[in-house]
Order: sequence, then structure tokens, then C-alpha cells
Amino acid sequence: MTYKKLVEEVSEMFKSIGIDDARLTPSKNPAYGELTSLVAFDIAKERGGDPGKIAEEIVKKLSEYKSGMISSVEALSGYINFKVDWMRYSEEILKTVIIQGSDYGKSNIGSGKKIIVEHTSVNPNKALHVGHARNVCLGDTLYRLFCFLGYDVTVLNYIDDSGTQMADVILGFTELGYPLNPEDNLRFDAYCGDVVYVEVSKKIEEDPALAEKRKNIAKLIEERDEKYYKLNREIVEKVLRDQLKTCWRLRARYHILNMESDILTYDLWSEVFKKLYEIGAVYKATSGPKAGCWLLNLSFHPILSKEGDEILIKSDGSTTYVARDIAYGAWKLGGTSKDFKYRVWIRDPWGGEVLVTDLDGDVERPIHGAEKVINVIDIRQKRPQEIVKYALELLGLRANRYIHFGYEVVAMSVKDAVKMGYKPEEGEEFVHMSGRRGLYVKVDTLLDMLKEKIRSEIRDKHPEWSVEKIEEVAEEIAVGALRYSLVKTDTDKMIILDTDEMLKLEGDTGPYLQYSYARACRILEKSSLEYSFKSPIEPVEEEKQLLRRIAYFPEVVEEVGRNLLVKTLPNYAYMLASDFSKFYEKVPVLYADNIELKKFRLAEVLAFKIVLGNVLHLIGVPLVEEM
RNA sequence: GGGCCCGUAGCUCAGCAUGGAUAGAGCAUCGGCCUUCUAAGCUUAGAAAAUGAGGAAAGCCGGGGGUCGGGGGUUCGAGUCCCCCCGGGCCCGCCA
Repeated sequence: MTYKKLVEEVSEMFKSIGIDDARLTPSKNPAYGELTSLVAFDIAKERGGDPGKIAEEIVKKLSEYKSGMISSVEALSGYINFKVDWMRYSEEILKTVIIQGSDYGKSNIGSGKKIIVEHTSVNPNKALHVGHARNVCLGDTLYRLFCFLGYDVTVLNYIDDSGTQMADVILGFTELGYPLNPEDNLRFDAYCGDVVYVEVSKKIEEDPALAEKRKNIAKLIEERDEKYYKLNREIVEKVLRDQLKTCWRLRARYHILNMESDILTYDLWSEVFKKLYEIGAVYKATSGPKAGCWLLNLSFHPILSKEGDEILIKSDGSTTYVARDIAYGAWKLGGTSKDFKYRVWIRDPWGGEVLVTDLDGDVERPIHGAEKVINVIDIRQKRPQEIVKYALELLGLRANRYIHFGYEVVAMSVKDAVKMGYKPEEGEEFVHMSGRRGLYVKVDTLLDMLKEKIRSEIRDKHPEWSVEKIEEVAEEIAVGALRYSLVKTDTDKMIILDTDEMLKLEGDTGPYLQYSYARACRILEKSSLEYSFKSPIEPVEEEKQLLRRIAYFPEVVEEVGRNLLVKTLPNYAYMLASDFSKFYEKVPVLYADNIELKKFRLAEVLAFKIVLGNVLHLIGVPLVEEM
């Protein structure tokens, strides 16, 4: 029994008296019971009359159809409140959760359907910063969510291995004398990003001749010049390997790495361009500042048209980012005749194969027929993403499947920026991260800071623990803290990262959730009694609240699957953990008055542990049994 | 100039999509619980015990703290929907 079934049961009661939509919602206050119907207000609006009286009449009729779980129906100023028989309801909830275990909350609404999620897609010339981590954590949560809902999900990571920013670092290696191997044990991705990229960018700004050289290098890479292409590929793969270490550290998984250079060599674009040309969606500018460029005609689009048409092919014949993304998007939606070949490039820590596009690859992995294609890309790319979607629509690809999952960026507190040598303006409240200027907090740096803090806390609490155990748990808590903080905030809101604030691990944080989980584990391991679903007495309010929350979980999961409001999951997890803390404080389990009660409460604790475990799994917060 | 987003307690944010019963958390602050299921531990007074004091939780309870940015409108009912305004942010490149 879940909340959903309770709704079904009450809906049946209403149907038996001729009301199809009873507008049922969870009661706001436990004093009102479990379920509330607002139908009396609807009827009053439709036919006139006093909602209070209408509700009373409905209650009169309903009382003849009492169902098993409902113990009373009452009308109160227009609301129709249903109370449940908690002796039975609690039994049903516990039975359902404990029997289903890690499947509790799963659904089959996605069975047989495919979903593609693209996330991360960080340029392979630097280490990930916290802004990227927001992308990774959101994307990975979507992946986990849709798996949980029964979909067949493929995760893509787009590797832009042929842009200007690659040319920057190549320039550094070939022309400016930066050694290919960093000194002082720097990780290669951090070396490329923190040292080479930042310093080269600075030099290019000062010396226009270098900008010219960079442009030339970019061209050589794109043309697959023997020396430059090879060097580029080598650096890309090296950085990528390191980047993936960070992503894996965050517990994110990938299936396919799409190299942009391969999108070019597979020439997906020319096919797409041909179609756009045939339907008259593109034209070549013959005069004006954009003479010689091919543009996408946006004049029929109500909003996009206001900012003019979009260049797809530059006057030198090369494609723009938007053009390449249209080609990539068409491929994702199954709208290209060609498909990539892959080779197994690496295995992730969980043994999964990670494929990379490869002209001579021996692996095929068709992805066509996806019901949804979700692209996790920060909000600044909203307009280009809308253009891509519009182009896909013009190509007749049912582009409503193409979803830009946008999110606001992560900025730094002025305090943190100043520590990096930034000179703030008067009244400035945050500082945007910038790879080029070296202003950013790397994911690994932040995780290590968190870890250090946690490590010392663990040492105080468990002086007897081995170094390995401390390391392991500290890592899990650090990751939990970061992941939770990055997914709990509304995607429409900027996160201003302040490392001092971040290191506070009390209250509404990942560790709090993990702590609740560990507490439940402690209780359970101290008893070898069987569980009982039946309570010998009416559960107290703290128990009811916990069970109520537990029963609601499947509803939450489905809702997020529908509206993609990811933060609902962490919010739910927090409420659940908070309900458990109150329960823990007020309701003795191991010291319960009698053995039957103890068995029942053990089942409650177990059910809590299962549900919190399930939701933490969805948001990628590691489960910690002891902390 | 055009498009989009944000504005809820001192600070950080839930709640807004699908309008309903007294607007919720966390941090901070003040006060309380307290060895228990997260630990029969520690310091101190005492010869010792009892007891007292201090301190003590990734915990709990309570207090204070709100013109839900402002103004109109729709509605029996608006933090939630509509319009206008104010403040802040982002985007509008032959970069990606």
C-alpha cells in the first residue's frame, strides 16, 4: 500500500456516488487526516451553492460506502477529510516497502522506451570546476531517475576536441615551450587548465601574432594534419581520462563519448544541410556583414526572429557550433542515415564499458528511437539550443522530444575569488568562474577540502578506525555533501559557492541524510528479531509522519519523471530524514515496551532505511552505514 | 533596444507547474533536552560513593525574527494565475 493506492481507493468511493474527479490531495495538517478532497469547491463553482453544505452532503453519501482503509470521512468548511485506519494502513505500507525493497518506488512507465541524456561535455583542455559538477550531478541524477522509472537510458558525453580552446593548449606545447609532462605531480587535466591554458590565454591577449598562430593550429587540427591532429588527440585523451576520474569520483556514469572531430569526419552535417537546403530553410548571404555565410532563416519563428538569422556556415566554409549541434541533435533523434562506430575506450570503476566514437571501431550501438533526448547544458545556451530545436523541427524530427535541460551557473563568493587574486569591484556580490582567467574552484580541490574536514571529524569520533576506513567514509561523505548541495537548489537559481559555507556539514546537507541512514543501520544491527508489519497499538504521530512520507515516495519519483524538477528528490530526502530524526528522538525502538511493538518499530526503521537508500541512490549520495 | 530568469525571516533557500484550511526549513541568535538506539567516554569539586558544575551530538524541542520586491486585476479563496512597475542576473559573436 502506498499513498497512490489510498488515492485510488478513495477515488473509487467517489466514483460510486458519481464523482469522477474528486481532486484529492494529501491533507495539509495531520489533524485533518490523510487525504482531502476539494471537489465541493469545484461543484460550488460550477453549479453555485455553499461549498460547506455541498461537502456535508457528499460526506453523507460517502459514509455508506466506507472502504477498508478509511476510518472516517468528515466535512469541514468545504473540505472533505479522510482519516485512515492506521493499524491497517501502517501494516500495508510496511509490507509493500519491505517486500519491494530496493524496487520500492520503481515503475514500469518507461519499460521498452529509450531515453538519451547528454551531460558533462566539458572541453578537454582543463580539469572540471564546480560549475561543471552541477551539470554532472544533475545529468547523472536524470540518468538514475529514468533508469529507476524503467527506461533504457544512454548517457552521452560530447567531447569538443576541435575548438579554439584546444588550439590554445596545443600552441602552448608546440610554440611556447610548455613541457608535455607537468612537474610536481600535477594531474594532467589540472596542468593543462590551470597552467597552460591560463598562461597561454594571457599571452595571446598580449600578442596578436599568437592569435594568428592559434587560428592556424585550429585549422590544422580540423584538417587532420599528421602532427597536430595526433598531438591533439593524445592530449584530448589524456585530459579526458583525468576528467573522467573526477566524474567517476562523483559517481557519474557514461556510455558513449562523442568526439566532435568524428561528427565532422562522419559528415553528419552535409546530410542535414542538404535537407535544410531542400526545404528552403537556409540561404547564402550575398551582401552585408555576413556576406558569404549560410544562414538559417528564423523569420518564421515568433521569438528567435527578433535577433536575426543564425549563421550555420561561416564565409570560410567551416561550420559553426550551432550547425554541428544541429547535426548532433539530428543523430540523437535518429534523423541521420549514418551512425557512428565505436571502440571500447575505457572501463568505469563499476565495470561498465565506455565507448568512444571511432571511424574504424568494431562496436555498433544504435541509439535511434529515443522517446526523449535530454541535453544538460547551462542556461546561457538557451537561445542556441532553441535554434537547434527549431532546426530539428524543420527537419521533421518530432523535435518536441529534444529537451534542453537548462540550469543556472555556479559562481564564487567574492571572498573565495579574492583568495585567488581577484580584485573585486565595489558592491560586487559574486564572481563568475572563468577558465581562461583561472578563476574557478576545481571539483577535486573542493572535494579534498571537504574530505580533510570530515576526516578530522571522524578521527575525533572513531579513534579506533583504520586509516583506510576513515578515507573511505570521508570520501563518501564529501561526495554526498557536494552532490546534495548541487542538486537541491532550483535549477533556475544561481549557486554562489562559498567554500567556508560549504564546509558546514550540519542541517540541510548531504551528511545529515547519511547520518540518518547510519542511525537506522545502528538500530537494525542491534536486533536479530523478526520484523512485524502489525502494530499492537495505534502508532504515535512521529510514526505516522514517517510512514506517511514513506508511502508518498513513488508519487515523488513519478512526478519528477514528468516535470524534471530534480530538486524535488533531494527535498523529499531531507524531509524523510528529518521525519526519521524526530521519530528517533521520540520513539524507542530497541527499548520499546513489549516485543511485538519492538518488532513493528524495527520494521518501520527498516522501511525508512530502504526508502532513504532508494532516494539517496537516485541523487547519487553514497550510503554510509557508519559515520 | 529585444528575449529569458530570479526577488519569500538577518543570511541561504522550500512552497509557485495542477490556486485552497494558521507561509515552511537550514544557518545565525537566545533558551532548553541530553549518554541514550551514535556509544556507560572527558574535565572538575569530593577520600569515595551519592551528588554538583563544566563540556559534550553530522541529533531533538522551543523563542524571537515575514508588507511572500511594489501596485493593480481575476477568484468564494492568490506566495501560487494575469497585467504594469522596481531591483538583480543571463543571452542577443563568421566563440563554443
